[in-house]
Amino acid sequence: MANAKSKTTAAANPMPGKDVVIVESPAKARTIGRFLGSDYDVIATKGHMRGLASKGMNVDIENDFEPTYSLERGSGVVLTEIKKKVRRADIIYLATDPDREGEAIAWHLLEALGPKALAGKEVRRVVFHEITRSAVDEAFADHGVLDMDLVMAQQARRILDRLVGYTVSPVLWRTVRRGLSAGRVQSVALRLTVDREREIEAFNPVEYWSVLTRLAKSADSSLKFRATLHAIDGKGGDAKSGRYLVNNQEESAKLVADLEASAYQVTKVVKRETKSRPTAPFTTSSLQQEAARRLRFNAERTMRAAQGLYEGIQLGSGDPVGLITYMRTDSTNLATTAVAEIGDFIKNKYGADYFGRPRVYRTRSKNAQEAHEAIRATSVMRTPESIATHLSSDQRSLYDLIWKRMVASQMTDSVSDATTVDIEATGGPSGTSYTLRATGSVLKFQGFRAVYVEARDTITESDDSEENGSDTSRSLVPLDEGETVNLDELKSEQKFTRPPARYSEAMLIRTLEENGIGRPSTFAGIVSTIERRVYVEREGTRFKPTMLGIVVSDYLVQWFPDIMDTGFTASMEEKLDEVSR
DNA sequence: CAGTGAGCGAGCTTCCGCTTGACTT
Repeated sequence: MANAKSKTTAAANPMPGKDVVIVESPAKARTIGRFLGSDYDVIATKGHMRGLASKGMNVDIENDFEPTYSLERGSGVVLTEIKKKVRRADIIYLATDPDREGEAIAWHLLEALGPKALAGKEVRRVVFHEITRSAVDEAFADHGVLDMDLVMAQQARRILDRLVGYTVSPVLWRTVRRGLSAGRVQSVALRLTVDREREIEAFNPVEYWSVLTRLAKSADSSLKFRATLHAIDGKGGDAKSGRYLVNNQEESAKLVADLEASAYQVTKVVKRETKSRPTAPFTTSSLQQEAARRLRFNAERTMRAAQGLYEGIQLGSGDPVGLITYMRTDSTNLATTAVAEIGDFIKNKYGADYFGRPRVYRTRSKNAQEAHEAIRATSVMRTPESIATHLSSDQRSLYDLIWKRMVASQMTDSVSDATTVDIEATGGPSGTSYTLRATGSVLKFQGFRAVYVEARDTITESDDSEENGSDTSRSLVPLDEGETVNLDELKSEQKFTRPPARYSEAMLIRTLEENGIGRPSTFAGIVSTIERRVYVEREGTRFKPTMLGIVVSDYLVQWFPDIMDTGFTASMEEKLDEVSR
């Protein structure tokens, strides 16, 4: 549609030129440019073009916190380019991202252009949340003006961060060591690792004995299955894990003596159908977490590979093709056109049973601004296999994840039969009765599991897997209520409860995001900041605070408790929302 | 007279969030 739009104003301009469209990223400029056709010059600002210079505070505290902005290094050439194009345009379309920073980027550009360059020009704000032809056409048809309340909110955020960072950091130079830093985001991240370390130090391991049995059917002793202790004399153990924990060797010895002399009978068999849902398409943070779990990529490596896929890959002849949507996003939404395409693909490739109706996902992160789509493949038809040869090995692995997660997110639930069997053990020397429990699960219908299942966190490192045993599909031998079974093997081992795990990079990012701290564009950077300051160091894949980190965190908690609170950013965001209404 | 050293002042470090290249580590 936009292509066909005639330009009625062009005739009045002595130097007829193209109208100018401003976006943030060059890759986006290329795509939008294709949609809009040759009547438009689409130019990228490459992020913020103006800001607070890093040298000096540049905020006048005496004078209503007036900021002093200057042109960013490298933005001079971009500004010259834009000026040149604007001179010959009638209309300037501000198509920066539809969020607080995007609004500010557009406003700063107008400020940098100045009234002379803008004289006689019409300025239109256009917003789209996805880069599809229809979304762009609609945005251009329904234009508005800059939202100055949003710009004010962005400036408040920016000024607050400057004041906090540039006031508190020098305190650290004087009291701890020169060159140190503190800030609304990095200092909370540091504190999380320090608090966790304290929990670990304060942790008292508690002894327990794990009881694991193997039983066999009386009717056929080759049919064996495992069961764990569930209750003693009808009194249950931990409600969540369904296990009863024995506290000491004495209890364990009594239990072993009893169980070895007991008779076993199946008392209850409960079978029920369970369904599970696919996970939402990727956001920046969930992509970083999953790439860490499955590919062992750190956040930086993930973002580098994603950037390449986004910017475009040469697939045979012709222009490079952007293979994924924007990789810095907090949204789990998929464009309607994409969902339709994915649905057709699923029906064709896997069958109608695998596609129900379009699924919509809610973002779970606080302060999500949802300026973009979720991270998805730009076309489901470009399967990972079909383009593999054009990609680097990192890009290939990451694209595979993104494509599969996107497809799976629109597939039907998986269905399993879950069986829970209780076995009563009685007749031991102490006269106690024990309940053992065996569980099994059989996958009846794969649904989304045919394509992709999210990896699980390895919270504890290498417990023997039969103990962790919540496999998605582990069958149980057929058992009937009332039948007798025999003890085949009995194991009781001394164990100790474990302290909470240190943060991995992905866990830290997830925790920050859950608290609304940091943004998709900064998650990877936050981690490298606290590492560069040597506030934390890696122990394996986990972060351990250094002495310096602990000293700094404790000092800041003592003297700047507000800033060190995870709720600080949340309350800042609330107030910024009031500014932007 | 030349070399030494006390004392003083100036300059430097730093934030968060948006985005890509630019090159010298």
